[in-house]
Amino acid sequence: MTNNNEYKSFNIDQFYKKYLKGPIIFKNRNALAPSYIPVELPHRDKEIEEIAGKTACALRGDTPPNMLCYGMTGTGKTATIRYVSHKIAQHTKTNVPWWIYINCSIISTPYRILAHIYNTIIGSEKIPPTGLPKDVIFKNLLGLLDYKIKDSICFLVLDEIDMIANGRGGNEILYDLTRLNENLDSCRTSLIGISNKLKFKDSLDPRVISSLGKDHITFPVYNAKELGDILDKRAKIAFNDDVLKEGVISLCAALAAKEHGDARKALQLLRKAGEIAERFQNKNVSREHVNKAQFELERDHTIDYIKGMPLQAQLVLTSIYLLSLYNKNNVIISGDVYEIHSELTNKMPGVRSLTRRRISDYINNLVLAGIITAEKKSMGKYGATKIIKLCDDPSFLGKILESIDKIKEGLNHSPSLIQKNKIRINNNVFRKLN
DNA sequence: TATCCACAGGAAATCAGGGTGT
DNA sequence: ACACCCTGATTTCCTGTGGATA
Repeated sequence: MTNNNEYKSFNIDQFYKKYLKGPIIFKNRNALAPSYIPVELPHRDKEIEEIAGKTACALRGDTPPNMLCYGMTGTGKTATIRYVSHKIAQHTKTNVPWWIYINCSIISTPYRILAHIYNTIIGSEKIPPTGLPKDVIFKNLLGLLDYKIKDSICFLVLDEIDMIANGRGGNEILYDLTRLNENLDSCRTSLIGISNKLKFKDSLDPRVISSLGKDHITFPVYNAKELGDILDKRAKIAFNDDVLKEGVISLCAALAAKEHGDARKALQLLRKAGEIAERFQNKNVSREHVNKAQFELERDHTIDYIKGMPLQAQLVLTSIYLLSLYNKNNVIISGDVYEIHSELTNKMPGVRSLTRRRISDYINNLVLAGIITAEKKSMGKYGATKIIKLCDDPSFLGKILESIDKIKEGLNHSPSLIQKNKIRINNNVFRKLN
C-alpha cells in the first residue's frame, strides 16, 4: 500500500468467477470432517461387536453395564460409539434410548456436566452456567430422568473422561453418575467413558472403578494399510472421480501412521490436501499437495494455539522468545524466563507478575502443546533448572507474537539480563552442554 | 562424602468474578 | 441486600532432586 502505482487490490469478484469456472475437486467434503459418521467403519468390527454386545440389552429394556473405552487419539473410539448408537436407534421402535455426549475437555466441571445433561434432555438452557448448588441440580436431574425418559435407557457418554478424573471433585461426580440408577424409578442410565490415557484408571476412586472399570474395550492403533482402507472409502464419497493422483492416499496413511496411527489426522491431511489443490485451481490432488498440507496443518495449529492462549501464557512464551533472540544456542533456562516475564509484566499496566510456581506450569503447558521442549537438568552446586528450546523457527514465532496486539509492544523490550550481560547460569549450562 | 543450590511440581488454600434464590 | 454457590487462576506451603563442589 506504500506505492500507489504498484498497488493492486485483490479482486474478489474475479476470484469467485474463476473459482466457479475452475476444476471441481470435492463431491462432498463433509465426508472428511471429524463429525461425519460413515456408513461402515473399517477395521473396527471387533470393537463394534463388543460394544453392540454389551449395549444390546437396552433393546429389551434392560440396563447395559457401565464401560470404559481406551485408545489413542484417532483410533475410532468416539466414531464407534456414535455408529453403534445410530444402529441401536434403527432397531428400536419404541422407547428409543437417549444418548448424551459430554466432551469432558470442554464441559470439564461437575456442575457443568450435570447442567449439560439436564439441559440436553429438556432441550433448553434451563440450568444457568453457574450459581446453583450441585445437589439441587442433581435432585432436579433425577426427577427429569424419571419423568422424561420413562422406561428407557439413557446412555451418558463421557468423552475424554480423564480430563475430569483427577480434577477437583472429579471422582465425586463420576461416583454420583455411576450410582444414578440407585435413585431412579423407571429410567435407567448407563455410563460409557472414553479415554486416550491408559493410565487414567489409576487416578480413579476405587468405588468408581468397581462400577465403571469392570468392562473395558481397548482400541488398537491403525496401521498404515488400515488407514489406507479408511481413507479409500472416505475418498470415494468426498472426491470426484479420478481427482486423486496415484500415491496420495498411501502418503496420507503413511504420514498418519507415523503419528501413532491417528485416523483423524489422516483424514485431516487428505482434506487439507484437497483444499490446497482447490486453492491453486489444480485438477488433481498430488503427493506434493499432501506434503504441503502436512506443513500447513502443523503451522496452523501452532498459530491458532498461540493466539488462543491466555495473555499470561503468551507473555511467558514472549519471554522465551526474547531470550532466544540473544542466545545463539537456543538454550533458555526457567529462572531467566521468570525474570523476563516479571520485567514484561511490570511494564504493562493491569497485568500482574506471577510466581515461579505458576510460570513453571505455563512452561509445562507450552511443552505439551509442542511449542517448546524442556528438559530437567541438574547443575550440581548451581541448582536445577529446565533447559528450554523452541521447537519452531524463532522468526516464525516472532511473526505470530507480533500479530497479537497486547504482546506487540513487549517484543521491543530489551531484557535487563542481556543489558547487564549476565545470563548467569546460562554460562554454566553452555559449559556443560558443549 | 556431606552439603547445598535453584529449581520442579504436588496439594491445599485463597481470591475474584460470575451467578443463584429469598 | 444477603448468604450462598461454582469456577478458574493463582498463591502458599511444602517435599523432592541430582550432581558440582568443598
